[in-house]
Amino acid sequence: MKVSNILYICTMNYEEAKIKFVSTWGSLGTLWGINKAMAQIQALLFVSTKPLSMEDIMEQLKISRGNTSMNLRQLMDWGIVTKEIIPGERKEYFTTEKNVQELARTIAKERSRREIQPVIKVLKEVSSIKDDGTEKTKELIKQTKALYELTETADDMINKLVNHKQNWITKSLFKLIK
Amino acid sequence: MKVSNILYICTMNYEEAKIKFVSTWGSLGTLWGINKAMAQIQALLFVSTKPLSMEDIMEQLKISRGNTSMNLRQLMDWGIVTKEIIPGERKEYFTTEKNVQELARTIAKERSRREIQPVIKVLKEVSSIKDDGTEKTKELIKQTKALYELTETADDMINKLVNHKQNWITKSLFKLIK
DNA sequence: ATAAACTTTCAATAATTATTGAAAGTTTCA
DNA sequence: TGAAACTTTCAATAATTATTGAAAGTTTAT
Repeated sequence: MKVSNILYICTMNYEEAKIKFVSTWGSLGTLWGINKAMAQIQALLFVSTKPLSMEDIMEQLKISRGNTSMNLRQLMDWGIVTKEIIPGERKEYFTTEKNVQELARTIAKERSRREIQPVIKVLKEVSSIKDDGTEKTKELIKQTKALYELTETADDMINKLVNHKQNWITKSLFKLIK
Repeated sequence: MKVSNILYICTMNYEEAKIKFVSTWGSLGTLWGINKAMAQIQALLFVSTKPLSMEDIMEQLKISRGNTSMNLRQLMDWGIVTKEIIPGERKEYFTTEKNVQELARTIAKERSRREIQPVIKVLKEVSSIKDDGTEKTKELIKQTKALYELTETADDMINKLVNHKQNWITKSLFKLIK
């Protein structure tokens, strides 16, 4: 690590740190097929001490009203952001799940449902074609079946890990696996 | 499931099944931040009984020479595709890792290195800012620290699962977790 | 050394995906 | 009821990302 970086870290203040966190989370999202604004809105809510209005979000992230509205809806569809009604206020306010374990659980469940399950379905279909005895058909069946099994097992595993309500960040569980 | 789909599945032949597999794997790639051509090339090699040349890949996927070349290089950078030299042949031939466990291991390791580690670094930096006593700073530190711990643990866990050379698709491991 | 058989590179272009902003829609309050 | 305060929608546009294809580069064989 360069000395300049170390100095920078040591002098990072609240605003800088927050911006760094939100923007990094945003690019991570992009890398994982989640759009930047969506990831940034979630990040912003995640470190906010109180619910934020659409105005707040628009202003802090410098994004349009439409963009904010659409991405908040998506986050609500994913089940990780909720509307908060503040008595006496006309505006809508938003919060995200603050518990990282719960957050991970929800995301894993949704991704499984939206992305993994459809693939598992196709793998099952493809691996179930009639074996006509040719080498290439045998290979297709064999390989897609292996992929099917791996995908299903990995999916099950992630869901089990993540559904394990009790703190799954435990040394004991590690020991069993390692 | 609609009746028409059932009929389709039942009558899927080798070519149809292969196309369905390759294109599904391609869209899955897109969804996960991997480009379509790259995912499709890997899928094609994965079910092929013999190494394929650039011509073969171009023809089967209907993509350009440049695209094929660039994506093959990326797959080689990821370590999941290798050049095969066939004696007496001038052309280069390519194969992918055929063992799903090994494939998963390599992908997990690379994704961790490329994507998870940099995020862990930022989370560590941000969660290490000086606590100035304000509520918002305390929240930023608390939440990014929680995310840091979760991310690191999840990353460790995946690597351990996946590095577990012995068949990690075992009923016994499941029992321990569930 | 050179020509044929290949592969790589990269600027141009196409395709896809995200974002804007204003009009339309909704809710609340007087 | 109506108008103010808000949110949603969506066609247009911008930004990003993938793809092409031809020129440049490389390797091999004679």
